[in-house]
Amino acid sequence: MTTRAAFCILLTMANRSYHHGDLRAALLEQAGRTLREKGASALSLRELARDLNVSHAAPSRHFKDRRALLDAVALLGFARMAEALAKADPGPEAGFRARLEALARATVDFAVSERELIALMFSSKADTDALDDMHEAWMRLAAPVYAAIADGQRTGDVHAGDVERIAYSAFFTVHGVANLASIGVIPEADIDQALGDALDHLVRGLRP
Amino acid sequence: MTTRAAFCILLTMANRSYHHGDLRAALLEQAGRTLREKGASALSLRELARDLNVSHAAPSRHFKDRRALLDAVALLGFARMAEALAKADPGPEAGFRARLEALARATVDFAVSERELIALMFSSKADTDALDDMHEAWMRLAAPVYAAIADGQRTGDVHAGDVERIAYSAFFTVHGVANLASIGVIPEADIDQALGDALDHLVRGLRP
DNA sequence: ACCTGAACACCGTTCAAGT
DNA sequence: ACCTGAACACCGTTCAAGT
Repeated sequence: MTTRAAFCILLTMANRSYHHGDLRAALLEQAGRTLREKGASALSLRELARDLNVSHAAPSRHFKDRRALLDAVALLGFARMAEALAKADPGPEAGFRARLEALARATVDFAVSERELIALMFSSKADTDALDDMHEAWMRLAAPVYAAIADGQRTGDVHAGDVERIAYSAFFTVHGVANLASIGVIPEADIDQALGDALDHLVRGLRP
Repeated sequence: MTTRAAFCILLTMANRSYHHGDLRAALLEQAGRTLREKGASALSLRELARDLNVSHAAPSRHFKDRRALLDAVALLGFARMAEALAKADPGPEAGFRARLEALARATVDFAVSERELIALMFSSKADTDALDDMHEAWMRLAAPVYAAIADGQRTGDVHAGDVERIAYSAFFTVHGVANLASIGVIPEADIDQALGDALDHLVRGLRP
């Protein structure tokens, strides 16, 4: 260890940073709040810094630029959405259709109640350097859907075939409803019916 | 007519405006270009004005603010997408499945080749004052899908029921694929397979 | 290591004034 | 009607300097 590094550690331990311990976490939390209230385009690093009583240049120590902060917020969003789905999963005992419906409804509810967050999550084109974190977040999100499809195959509710491809197809439909509901293309009052229709078609198909 | 108004008309006819006749159209066109190249968040009114050799305040005569310009670009996007769909529609003679596939492929192609435009179109929450224009654009977009479903019911390819609700369900799925493809969640190489899977499930359902 | 303060090159929006 | 020029209050980013 260099003496310089030791000096820094001493400073950090003595001071615990200038404001309240963890500026990075505080920035993410505050960013989440202003995102919800005003949307991503209205989120400014300088305002964030002001809200947290640090200088406007302080955020750059933790996020190399505005985009990096928004990417981190989006990643947290995926984690929260995965948590919401896992929590909403009633498990195989509920039966395939009820389980599918519970997962779908949780997805749409999340999209509607966190519209700015979902817009951020599903607008940023895949960032090639943060791709590993992203992939892990996606796996956690997809896990209950995979499980539902695999169990559905076991119980004879779902046709045979590659679980991943079938699960993706189900996700396409639900994501379509969730996205269109969150931006208001599907009016609030019609969301339940639209999701019900979508799931009916997903299970039974368009055929007579 | 007031003398003031007459004076203005004389000025306009004599001069035909300061640069090349139709700043509003020029702004929309240039906005479309920079949108495609750099995305909506990097689009600035001042840069647009610079590109068109007008003062930075000139755009405000045609669009009350940045949001209004972006909304107008999005509206044009819907018109272009409707045109693309109408053009891709092979008509009822092609058979239901081929027609559905053609329309779906055109949708996904548009989303992938115009990713910034589609992101703009499907991110702005429904603007309550420009809602009439929006509704008309949606009707034009949905027309071929409605027709395909209605014809499918006649030929026995689609079950009976409310055409609009069935068409919406089809659109949810295709939109889900288009959106996820445009942001890179579905890798370019997998798009064809993903869309094929989605349409198979849409037609036949998840059931065995 | 973590933050500050000043500096730089941008923004959107408004408004009196010109033609 | 349509545009200009100046002014105002913001931005993101960088960088030497402090602790």
